[in-house]
Amino acid sequence: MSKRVTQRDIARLAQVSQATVSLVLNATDAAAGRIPAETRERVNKVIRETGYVADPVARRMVKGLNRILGVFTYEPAFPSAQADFFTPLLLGIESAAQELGYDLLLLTGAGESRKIFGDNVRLRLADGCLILGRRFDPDELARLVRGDFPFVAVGRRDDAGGPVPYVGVDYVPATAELVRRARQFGHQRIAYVGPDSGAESIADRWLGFQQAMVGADLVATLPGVGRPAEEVLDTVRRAGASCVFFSEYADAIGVERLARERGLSVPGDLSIIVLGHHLRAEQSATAFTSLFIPREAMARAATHMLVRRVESDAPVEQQLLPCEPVEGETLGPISSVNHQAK
Amino acid sequence: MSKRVTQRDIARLAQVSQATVSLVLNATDAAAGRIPAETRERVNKVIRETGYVADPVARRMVKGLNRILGVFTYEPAFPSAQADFFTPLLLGIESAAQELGYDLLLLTGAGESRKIFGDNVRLRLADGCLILGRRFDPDELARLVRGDFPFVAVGRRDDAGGPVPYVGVDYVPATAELVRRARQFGHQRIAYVGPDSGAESIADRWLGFQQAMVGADLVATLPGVGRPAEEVLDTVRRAGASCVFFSEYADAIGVERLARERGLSVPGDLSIIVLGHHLRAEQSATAFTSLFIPREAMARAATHMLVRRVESDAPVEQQLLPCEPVEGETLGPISSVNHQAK
DNA sequence: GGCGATAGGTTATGCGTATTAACAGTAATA
DNA sequence: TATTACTGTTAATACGCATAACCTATCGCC
Repeated sequence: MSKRVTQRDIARLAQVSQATVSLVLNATDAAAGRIPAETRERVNKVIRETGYVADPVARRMVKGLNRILGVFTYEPAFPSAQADFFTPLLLGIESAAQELGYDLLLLTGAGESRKIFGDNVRLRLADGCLILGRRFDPDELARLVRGDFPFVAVGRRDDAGGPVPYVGVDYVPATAELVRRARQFGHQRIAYVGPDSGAESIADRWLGFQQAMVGADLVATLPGVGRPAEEVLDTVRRAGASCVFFSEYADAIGVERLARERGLSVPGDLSIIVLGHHLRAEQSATAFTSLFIPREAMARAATHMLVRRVESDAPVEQQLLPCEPVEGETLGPISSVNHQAK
Repeated sequence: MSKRVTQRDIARLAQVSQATVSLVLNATDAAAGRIPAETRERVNKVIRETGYVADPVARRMVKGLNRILGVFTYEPAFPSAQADFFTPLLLGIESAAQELGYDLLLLTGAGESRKIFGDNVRLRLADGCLILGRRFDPDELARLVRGDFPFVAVGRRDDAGGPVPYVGVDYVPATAELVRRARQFGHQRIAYVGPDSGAESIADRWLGFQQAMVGADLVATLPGVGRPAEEVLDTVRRAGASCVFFSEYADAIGVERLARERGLSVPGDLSIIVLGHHLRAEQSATAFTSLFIPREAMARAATHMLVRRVESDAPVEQQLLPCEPVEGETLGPISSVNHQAK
């Protein structure tokens, strides 16, 4: 734990004052003329020899900025169960941060419960922060909104005592578009598997679904995720649905496999549409009709927005990225054979 | 950018001095008795009302420590091409850091070339740092060794002007063990595909391989990775090898598939052993005989070692984790039929 | 020679916190 | 009554850096 080299040490070695060392280091074009080349070289020589680097902490004390972005995740970021969700986000954040010259402070949420405001809030070491996660603590969000600490949520968030700055994905029209396509294929009796509330992204899907269902028959809804495939398929078939929307990819995989096992044709007898992908799931060979969620682009945009807020104190922005349907092979017309059989 | 709440503000509101506020906050058992409950409550009330949190930067100025660990990667950490390599490491680091109450500072290497010592070295914001990556810059490593900044390398590293603290994997005996098993199955003519030098982890595999090959015939070596499967298979067969060691999983996959296409039996005609897994590869259905590399455990151990060094100025440690062979299904005796045919 | 201007620095100060030495005030003791 | 001991609080200081304010020669110019 030998002491670090400081500007004072450099100053002593170069026979100048600490202030001069600082001036040499921060040689902006304006102040550059102040220090003659000879002195500057002498100081720089000592700096090179000692390998001195300015302590960013002290720097921050003075300047107020650090070129560090905090990344707060409400769930651990790396465990493989979440990998499909977080990895593209982190990838986008990392690359954008690198472009912009920022480092990332990953907040581990030290201890059991992940909270932004704890005893040891090291968050403020960063100039601003990105918040990721499925579920947000509403109280903390409100507190952030109230406070003056720049942050941007990745994913749309409802107001929390004020508008929340975010970059999200516009699920509503994207989901509605998928419903429209289904109906163009003649589907009239449609089922929905997945929660209809909770996180905004989930609620938005449900909202878009409902909007476009006007005039069609919602014959069954199975809230929640992770239900047994048998239960889902039985319920859906009994209700006479020809098309099912799944909010979670993992659920769709199981039901699709079971359907095929039972001799049903997908999409001949049953069309399947997938709206999201959170849980790590076995890879299915089937290309589901679904949504392409631009997670990486979302994270990149959020990072840029945060930097805008940090650097120029920009006002709260809210940005929604469009979300393209993925054609896939699980949506099609009801096959006439089975249609008649029925 | 409204001004932050500081201890001075708290002090003013609570009618005490800034020092008192600090004492209340850092109420160690010793100093706790000094402040009577009545005053303490008054201060705490104001703190609660204002939502004050101590500025970690200023705190660090005084204490010198931050409870932050830097993570430096020589390559971007998240791009999916590297995901198989970095993700388990980051997972281990994150969980260990969380247990120990540290946050992580991900150094993006701002700019083009990733260097530890640049103009804007924000590394020192951390109390210490973990270094990941396939290839290390030897000069920088030597500089780190010489310096006083605590760091631990993930993966064994050769001395760089002094012993490098690391947690690595003991490839030498593990690789040797695999060779031994191959020879027990009667393999005498063996080939090696992959580099024999470069990163320590690669060199170690080669070393363990050579050690255990004494008395056997090394009939072919193909340095490098990413060669066409045809070239590899042809060379190996022409040399009359009955067993091939691959240093890279991705290479083995291609050759194994080609071998089967050509009607060869694996392991009947050719045994295949895989020593490492760096590149992202298509998943193969084949369970290769290989090594289980405890990447997550390695990262966890490295994190703990770093914290030891940070907190108690512990001496340089070097730790090698054992590495277990994975049975797999690509190593077996030479099938007598083909053996005779040949 | 007296004046201001300029080059080439230096001193002083503050950022927000932790910590220690010091200082009043009161109670206990001699 | 004078001294000591303790209690509760504060002023002072340091951490490393950036920067504003301030010196001191030296030079140019009338």
